[in-house]
Amino acid sequence: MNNNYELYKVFYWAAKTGSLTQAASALYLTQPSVSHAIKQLENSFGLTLFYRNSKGVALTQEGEVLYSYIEKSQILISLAEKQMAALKNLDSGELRIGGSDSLFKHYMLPYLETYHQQYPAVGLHLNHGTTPEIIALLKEGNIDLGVVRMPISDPQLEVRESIQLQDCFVAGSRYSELKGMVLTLDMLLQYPVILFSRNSRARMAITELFQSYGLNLKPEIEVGSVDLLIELARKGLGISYVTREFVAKELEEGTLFEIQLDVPIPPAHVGIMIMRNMPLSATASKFLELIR
Amino acid sequence: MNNNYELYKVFYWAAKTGSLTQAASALYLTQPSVSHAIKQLENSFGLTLFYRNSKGVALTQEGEVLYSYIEKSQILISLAEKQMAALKNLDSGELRIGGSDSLFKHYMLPYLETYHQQYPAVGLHLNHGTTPEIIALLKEGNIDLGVVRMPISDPQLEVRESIQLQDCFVAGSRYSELKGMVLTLDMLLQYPVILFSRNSRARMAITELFQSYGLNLKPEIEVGSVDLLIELARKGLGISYVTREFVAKELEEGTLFEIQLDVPIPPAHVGIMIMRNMPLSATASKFLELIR
DNA sequence: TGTTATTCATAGATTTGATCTATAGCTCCT
DNA sequence: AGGAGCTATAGATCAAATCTATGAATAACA
Repeated sequence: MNNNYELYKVFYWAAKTGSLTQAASALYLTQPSVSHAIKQLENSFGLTLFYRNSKGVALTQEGEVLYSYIEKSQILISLAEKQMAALKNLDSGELRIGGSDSLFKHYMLPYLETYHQQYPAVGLHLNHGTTPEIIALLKEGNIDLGVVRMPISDPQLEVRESIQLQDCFVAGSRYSELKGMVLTLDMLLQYPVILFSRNSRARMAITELFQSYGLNLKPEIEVGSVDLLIELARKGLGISYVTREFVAKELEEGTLFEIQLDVPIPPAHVGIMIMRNMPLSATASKFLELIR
Repeated sequence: MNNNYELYKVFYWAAKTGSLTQAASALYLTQPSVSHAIKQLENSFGLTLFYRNSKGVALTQEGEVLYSYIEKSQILISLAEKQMAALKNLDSGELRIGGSDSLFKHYMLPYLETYHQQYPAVGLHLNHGTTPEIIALLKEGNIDLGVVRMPISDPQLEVRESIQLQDCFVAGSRYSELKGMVLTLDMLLQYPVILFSRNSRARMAITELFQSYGLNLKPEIEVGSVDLLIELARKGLGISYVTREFVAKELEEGTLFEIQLDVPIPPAHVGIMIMRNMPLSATASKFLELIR
């Protein structure tokens, strides 16, 4: 027995409506087609599934048994189809994003809000971790896309460059004597510096910059959150190295001011990573559209 | 979305084996066929169901969702197919027989025993009732076949004549003076007669016979079971009207003897009734084969 | 009690679309 | 670099699903 499963669909409708004619119209077929399909099923089993009479058809004992299975099966299929349609319309599904550092809070948040407002039924899963962790999650298929600082060069990944970020040193009123001054890196090192934790991309970048001038940047304080970085600078515990865009509010208020340096700090770019040659989930591709 | 359900079978195997090639061989198809089928499904949903790589395929998020439904659905179908095969082989199912009078015990029993021995998994349902009750059960589809005394003439029924039964009057030793004598119906009426209950076919038949000779047969005792009919005759409470084949043992032992009459009692036939133009269940048709 | 309408079954023609073969492209492994 | 696995694509083929037309049986109705 190796039936075409299409026959079960016909059987289901014939049994459900009690009429081959009605089943035919439900399936957009002609009645002889349905008649033939039922006969095929019956022959394949060597059993009679319906009693036929001039009012329609009725299940036999054996037909009832078959129906008890097929009904459930067909209902599952129709649920599956509804679910697929929901996934397609983003009335369902989930979007899994990996983000390193504080990009979530300071860069992604508005997009996430818009997205969630537009597709409230899509579950948002935010995984935060270091850049290598995010890459690993992506490769294992645990997230749909990653948002990290460039540069990333991995042949398996496709990276789309997003906005540009400018890191800078900021201080609070405790160091207001530096306002307006242009410092050398050397001079900066006279002050207590507050940096983000060792494994962050930003930290590595600035350390390298100092090294390229033969200087060794050693933080007085080391923290694991951008919020703390800002807070400590405001309290005057030192000069924090932060992303300018993330302290826009404080700079405007004047609770923090940017330290001018005599050398430029190269800008950083945010990159959106997805797996190369892998299809995007419907949720993720809609999100990328939104970002662009 | 109006998919050919056959595609789900292909999807199921592709997901289950993680390989289009293996799915193809499981389904006795070629790999391009499977590839094409999956693509059709994906297009119909507007979603990607599989990640393809050189090792095979893996379900996407959306594919996983679909699989969670389709797997159950396919398992139900394969159970259904197994069940149908079982019904066909009589490894399952039920046989529902309606019988009037005592035909079950005295006529059907050996067949039922053989049938049950041969197909122990088939459930036997025996419904006993009067002839009209049996006919009603048959027409309502509550039994597969009925076993009653002929004649039956109902255009909806197909009646197969089975063995012939000869009714007769029997008595026990209390009336041994009648042994060897040939009685007229008139003479018989001098003795107390024991008959089966009013609504039985046998009772009607013998009453009519007497009436055709202008005689009125009125029983001294009326009982509802053939066993009682026999037992009462043996105890000498009267002359019982019974089916000769059902008292074969007693006649041979000599505990009962048959009363000779000067007029013949027309033989009765057992009829096997089934619904005309209705398919027989597998269980019932096997049983009819056995009886013939 | 004809008559009509509705049911399912059957026969044969048609055409769709599933399946095949052949081949290309890709990735991993030796 | 070459081979062996995998999937994708293109185009041809052909089986089988579907259709139209019709028949036969039954129920409903006038």
